[in-house]
Amino acid sequence: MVKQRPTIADVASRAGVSKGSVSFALNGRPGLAQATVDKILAAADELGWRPSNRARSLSVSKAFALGLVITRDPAVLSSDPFFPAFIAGVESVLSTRGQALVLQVVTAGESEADGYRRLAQDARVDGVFLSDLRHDDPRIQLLVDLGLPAVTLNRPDGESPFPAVTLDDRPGTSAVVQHLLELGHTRIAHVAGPPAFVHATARSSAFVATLAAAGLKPAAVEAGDFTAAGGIEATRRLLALPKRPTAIVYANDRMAIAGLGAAQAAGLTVPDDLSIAGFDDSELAEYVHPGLTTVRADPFRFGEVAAQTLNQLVDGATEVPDVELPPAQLVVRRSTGTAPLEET
Amino acid sequence: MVKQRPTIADVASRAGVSKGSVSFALNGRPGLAQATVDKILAAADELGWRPSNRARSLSVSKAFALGLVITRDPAVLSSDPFFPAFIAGVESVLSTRGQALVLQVVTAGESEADGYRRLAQDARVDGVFLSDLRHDDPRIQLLVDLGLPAVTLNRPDGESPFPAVTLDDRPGTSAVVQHLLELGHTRIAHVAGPPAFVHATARSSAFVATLAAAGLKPAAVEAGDFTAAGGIEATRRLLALPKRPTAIVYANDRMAIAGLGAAQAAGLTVPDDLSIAGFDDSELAEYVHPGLTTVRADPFRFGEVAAQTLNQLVDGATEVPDVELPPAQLVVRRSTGTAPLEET
DNA sequence: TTGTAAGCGTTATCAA
DNA sequence: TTGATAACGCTTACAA
Repeated sequence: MVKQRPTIADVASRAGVSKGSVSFALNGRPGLAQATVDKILAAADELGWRPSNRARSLSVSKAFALGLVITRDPAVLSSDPFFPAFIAGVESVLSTRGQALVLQVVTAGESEADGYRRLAQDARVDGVFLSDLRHDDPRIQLLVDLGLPAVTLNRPDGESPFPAVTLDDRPGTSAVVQHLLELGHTRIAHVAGPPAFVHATARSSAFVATLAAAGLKPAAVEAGDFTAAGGIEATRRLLALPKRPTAIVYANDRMAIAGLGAAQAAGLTVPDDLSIAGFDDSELAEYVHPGLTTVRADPFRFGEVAAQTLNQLVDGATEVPDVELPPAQLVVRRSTGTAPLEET
Repeated sequence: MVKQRPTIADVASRAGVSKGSVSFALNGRPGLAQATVDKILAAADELGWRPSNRARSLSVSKAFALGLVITRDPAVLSSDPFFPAFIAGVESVLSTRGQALVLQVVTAGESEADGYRRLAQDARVDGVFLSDLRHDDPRIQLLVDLGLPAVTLNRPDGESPFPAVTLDDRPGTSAVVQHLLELGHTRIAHVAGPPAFVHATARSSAFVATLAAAGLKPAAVEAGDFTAAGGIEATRRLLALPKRPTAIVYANDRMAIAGLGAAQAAGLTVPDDLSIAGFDDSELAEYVHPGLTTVRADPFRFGEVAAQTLNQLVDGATEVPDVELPPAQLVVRRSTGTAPLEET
């Protein structure tokens, strides 16, 4: 009753050739008469033959899958606008090659390294994406030791044998600061991401540098953690400063939206009393009130390019070049406005 | 240079036994002398042997992986608070069993069915999660045809051979409505999800039923699509009604937060002029201003239970019971307040 | 140009 | 209680 799926042997016998020839024909390898190739392909088609990943995997020692490890920590995982779109981009490449994406979510009490180790020990994937890069990221050496090909999302600061797909966060951050400067702000504060992250410090240093270029100093730089809760905390501290900033630049939208709420809860009007800007252009940015001025990248494209780059490595390319993606673009909405008049 | 991973044959020769015995010992099967079992286990340990998923897969015709198909449609994927937590819950079960989670994101131009078909044809998984159930969901028959075990998230309305893990949306919705009734509201509107979804209609019918039990009719029921953009649209229509509702119940938080923004943009004060409630208790719900009254479920637990249930099926259990999860709980915040006085 | 056979690392069947 | 040996479905030398 259960229809067994046809194997290469079935195709062979139907086409009246050997298994070896079928394999050659199916993989489009030279050295077979065109007539027999046609015959084999026809037979395979009539039988509805599909290659067995399992058998191929065992035979050629490949998994035909790529891996992504993310932590279960809500700070990284929950409602982050990056991963869903990134994953969709990755899949758009994988689905055309018959590859699968294996997601490894690191649960409480484990380190992210455990996730990569599991993936490597189980030989579940042929390569992995290295996201949320840290300074002196220990995972790079780990992956080298595990012999697992990888592509890093953004460029690590230490030595790395892996190709990097990068999206420079600095122009976007600069554009936001520039925009605020043009609105007349001079007391601008920043709520940064955790300094362990490469992209967090890239944004905060660009923030500082852009102000410096205009001859200004930051009103303050608060450490956030990319979560809404952290955004609230940081915002409260900023609003309690003796000389309250007139504008706050957040390292992501979640903190910015939370900050917006905190400012409003404190009785401030945005942008009249305080301008607020985010980073990511997440879905809600456009729809909160007032709409959030932010910076928009293309995480789907990021996923596509990262998958293509990783696949070059997996396919055996020895020199895979880094790829630089176009920087994020400023999106001006209503949460930023002209600086309030100084009450002296 | 490259250290080959030890195989079962290596363990066998080191322990001085046959491959067959090693396999028995490693799988803890009866019929071996305790002494040899110990000897084999010791040898395996010294060699650092790990089972090869690939070989096992081919041999026993199992993938040791479960699959989840989600659409790339931003409406479902982006910034949905459910999936990340759900996936984390799933992983917490899979990681203890050496299973992997294969994510299949359906890209533009494909149907979700294509995703399941790919998973089945490539024999990538032993079972799948069926999420976002629709009325008369065609995927159920598809999975039956594909011979792919599944567990449905919530109970389908048609015939289904698969176990269901359910979380009744009605008590949560009723609690919200009840809360608003107690605050004196009588003109309460609803922004629903797409009627094709089982959970969307469960929520809207619970909304209507709870009002009816209090002798009231809905002020209006608008069709939303679970996205922020859709939430804005629906809210604008509601606010333009001749008799504006004094409270709006949204079928999820994203629409509610967008609706909050729309109301504020229209010059209304929440909750003085309008009460707003969501569904999900997403991260931002607590931090927008005013904090969003909503309803909280436990998607992590949902994932855990769904994975356990699916695994029973995968392990060959013939009668797997449905599991009912505790309903979502009302979380009262500042976005709901006493009904405004009627201006007659 | 094609067929044969070995191998990938397990599990499972049968003798011994 | 154990050891051979044959699958599983494919790739790939090596022969013919």
